[in-house]
Amino acid sequence: MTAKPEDPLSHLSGYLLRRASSAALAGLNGRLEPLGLRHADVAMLMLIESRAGVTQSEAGRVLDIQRANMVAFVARLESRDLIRRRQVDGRSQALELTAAGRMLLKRARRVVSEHEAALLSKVPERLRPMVLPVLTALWQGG
Amino acid sequence: MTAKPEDPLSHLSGYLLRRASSAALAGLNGRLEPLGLRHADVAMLMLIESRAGVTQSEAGRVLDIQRANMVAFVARLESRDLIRRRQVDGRSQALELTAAGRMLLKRARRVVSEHEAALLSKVPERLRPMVLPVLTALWQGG
DNA sequence: TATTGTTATACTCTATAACTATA
DNA sequence: TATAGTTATAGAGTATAACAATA
Repeated sequence: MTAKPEDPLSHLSGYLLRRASSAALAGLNGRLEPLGLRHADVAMLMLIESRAGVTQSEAGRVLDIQRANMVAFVARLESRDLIRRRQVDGRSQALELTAAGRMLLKRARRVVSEHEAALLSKVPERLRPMVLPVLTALWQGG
Repeated sequence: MTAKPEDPLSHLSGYLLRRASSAALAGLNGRLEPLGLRHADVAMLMLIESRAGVTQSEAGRVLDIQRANMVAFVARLESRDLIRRRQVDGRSQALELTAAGRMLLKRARRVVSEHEAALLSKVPERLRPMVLPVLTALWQGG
């Protein structure tokens, strides 16, 4: 017996994915606003931290951001003195966090943790251990 | 013992949600392309079908589309003769499917079903019954 | 030849403010 | 006074094509 939904979309996992994702994104962006960051900024900072010296193109591949769109993105973070570019060879730029970037990331990570906790708190306790496995499975190249 | 991920983001449900959602959306839009539809079009057609006579504003509230953005959206579907507007009172417009809309929706629904099956097929069988409950729980107003 | 960073550009989606006419 | 539809507009986010410099 499933409850009858108000709309014919609530039984579609794709629709639920989209709505849950956009709601979560909006929530996270709201929490990050005081820090002057957006969710993508934090993803980038976290990636650079865990892979110091990652290349601009590499980062784009991991985060699924087009090379062309990375330019303005990286430039913005650099202009705020959150990251720094170091020439690796004639064409590649290694990305690193600045001290200010590390400090801001520290605060951002707390915000992300709060956000994660808020997300998981919506899920009944018995389903909570399934959240990461389910989402990980759903995310697989298409 | 969790496996060590390549990036520090894969343990964040919010990040997984976003990536899974955008991958799924892209997949669905690809499947719908031969029909000349996008995912939002199908959502709208399905909603109108299940609530014949729904108002433009009501539909926007259900689908989380701004009133202002509904105008061009509805106009496009109407210009393709997929939906029809009927004046309810001096200001409200009831939306209904045309015969062509119903026929196209029939085909779209098959595509959506294939897409749903493809999505679920990625999830290990034992987790599959958790997909809708988990996603439904994660989607709750923010 | 393939890759990196870059510019330019365009398209989709989304958000806001303001107007009108109706309820 | 609140709501429905509308217009105009701006901002994200994303996608593609092309180019120069380098590997």
